[in-house]
Amino acid sequence: MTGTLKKLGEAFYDRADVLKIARELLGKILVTRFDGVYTSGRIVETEAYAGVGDRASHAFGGKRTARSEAIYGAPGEIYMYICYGMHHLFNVVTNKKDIPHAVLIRSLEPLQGISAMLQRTGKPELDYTLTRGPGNLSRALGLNKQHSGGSLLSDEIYIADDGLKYKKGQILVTKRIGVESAREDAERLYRFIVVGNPYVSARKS
DNA sequence: CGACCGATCGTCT
DNA sequence: GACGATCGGTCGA
Repeated sequence: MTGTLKKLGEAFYDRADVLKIARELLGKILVTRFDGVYTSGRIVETEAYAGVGDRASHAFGGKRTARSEAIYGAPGEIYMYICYGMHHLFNVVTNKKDIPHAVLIRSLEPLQGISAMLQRTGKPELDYTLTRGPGNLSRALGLNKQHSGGSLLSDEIYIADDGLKYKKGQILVTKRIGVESAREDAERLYRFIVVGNPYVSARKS
């Protein structure tokens, strides 16, 4: 911890520039507290999903389905869905309600509650796979699709700022992962990573 | 290291 | 009936 934890408020999420938000989320701390079990990690990898014009987004073309309804929620809400039948991916909803912007949190550096994370994931000891990758971090923090539609302004799940800021040279911008079918939008530089951090998912741009 | 592959199932066509 | 905003393992160079 660098300083006092300060929970991000609605104003952080209620902004139109989803790329800026995705970048600013690097270094922030994602916290969950379920049944008194406190787990947290520092965000080191994010991806922006830029709404109805973004072929990689579940909201492309204004499509609304039962699964993706939460991506249209109010700023500071949570959009989670199951990927490949087994992984629960965690997204932060940004911009006004009904404007379906979202930031996928792809990797964390574990901070607190590591023993609880090991228990949830069934891993024997702390290593880079504990919270690297969107499926892995959700399991470690106890997040699942039940939390879709929930709020990051709550005390159960929230994102906090402890004052840490990465300098420009510490942040690398790349293409997003796993969105090849999004045609020209697959080329967009919407992924933000902390350079050299071992918890960033290991793939090239 | 890169390429590939199987697991696994909810969601949408 | 097909397809993923993944993961961890294997195989070959």
